[in-house]
Amino acid sequence: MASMDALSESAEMMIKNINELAADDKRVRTSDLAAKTELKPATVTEMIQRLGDLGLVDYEAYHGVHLTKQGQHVADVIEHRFNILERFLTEILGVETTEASEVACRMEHVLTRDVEHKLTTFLGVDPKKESELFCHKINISEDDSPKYLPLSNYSKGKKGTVKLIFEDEQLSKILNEQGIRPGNKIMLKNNDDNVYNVETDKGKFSIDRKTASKIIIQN
Amino acid sequence: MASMDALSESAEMMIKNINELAADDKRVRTSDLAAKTELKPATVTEMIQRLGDLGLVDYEAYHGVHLTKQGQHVADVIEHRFNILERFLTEILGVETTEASEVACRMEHVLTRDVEHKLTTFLGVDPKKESELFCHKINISEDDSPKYLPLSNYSKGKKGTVKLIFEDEQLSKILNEQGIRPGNKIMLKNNDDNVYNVETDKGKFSIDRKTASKIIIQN
DNA sequence: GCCCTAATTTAGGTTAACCTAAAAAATGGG
DNA sequence: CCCATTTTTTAGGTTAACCTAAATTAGGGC
Repeated sequence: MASMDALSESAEMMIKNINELAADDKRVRTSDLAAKTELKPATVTEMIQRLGDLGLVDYEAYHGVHLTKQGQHVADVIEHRFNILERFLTEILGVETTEASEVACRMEHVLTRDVEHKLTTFLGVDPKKESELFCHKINISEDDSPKYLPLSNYSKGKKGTVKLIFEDEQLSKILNEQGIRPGNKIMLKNNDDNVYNVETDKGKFSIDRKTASKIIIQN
Repeated sequence: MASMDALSESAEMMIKNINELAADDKRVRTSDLAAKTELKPATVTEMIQRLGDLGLVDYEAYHGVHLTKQGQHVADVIEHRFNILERFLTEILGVETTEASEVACRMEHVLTRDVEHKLTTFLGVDPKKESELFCHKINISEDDSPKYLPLSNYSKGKKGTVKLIFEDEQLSKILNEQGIRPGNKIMLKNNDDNVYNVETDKGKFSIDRKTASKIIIQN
């Protein structure tokens, strides 16, 4: 068994690309991999042979590859790491999509399981896709949950302290006037996918999801 | 000039280590670098020779290296990237220090300038020391800074997104039903001193000035 | 100032990750 | 079912990043 962490970035990228090209269990062709990775076919052959030796792909000369159970697991981990990194970069930091994609693609290979899990908790489940799982996801594992969460992933009815606000000065000023500023208490009364209803010492407000994701709350 | 982004992880690590061993402008010895990097002396020699060719270190055979201005700049960038990554991992995600250090050390080589800047902004200054400066410290790059205005000061004919509503329980419910809720698009068709005529995806409405002043719109 | 030891470099080897060019296998049209 | 074309592999080369072992240099003790 080749342990996840022993794989090179190149190897992980190859597995990722095999996974992305794999349509309904069909074997992936060398030429398609070469096109996607922008490597020469000969290089692809060499690499998938090595992945075969590691038991990560099932390689048959002249007939392409497909991922073994082990390889599929690696692919799934990489994909998840890419997704959360990309989400963090775009949703929280506001990096534009093209660059976020590129950076996430390089970062995905250096995460540990622990950092991956903590970042996932930090971001919460993508509300567009798993909206009803959303609130569920947040409260699990009391102990290793991070102390800080964006308001957009906070638990209904929970009270916390505003820790920092990531936005331009104008919005900060507005939020500030409403009692949403670092150091102040805030409570998320309830929310749906897009609207977050909060209460501070200045009153009640509704905030959109994107803004909520930039307000970091400490438990 | 060797551009930052062209450097390999190994090269960047070597520069980082040279910087960390450099005490008051003294040249750093090969053996000390070998000990710190856990590489063999011969490997260190080879690498610092290459860094010399790139103009990043001043290397003199048998007499150690020291960073050039260019190399020092690379070292400073790497150090800063490491520091903010480590802070993000420990302070925000709650990763324990040893692991945070290791992960930050691998991530520092794949950041872009933009991500570095945005993460720095995100973290702001050390919260223990300068908590109230948080909001002000935040500034996003010139061009992409959005404008926020209360609907009551918005421009006629302009379209924007509802960002925040200062709630008056009942009112918010009513506005909500009319499509005026955070995240939704809204257009101010026209107005006079007291009446604001807006259009949302639910239709057209008229709002009084006082209410309009509680609805914050983003361009 | 010379010699011995420790530090350093050179010489030469390996592996992964790339390449090109040539050989081999598959595939589809007639 | 055969051959031409395309696809894939093999063979052989390069570079960076490592290694070991041998040669070289520096520096301190006497």
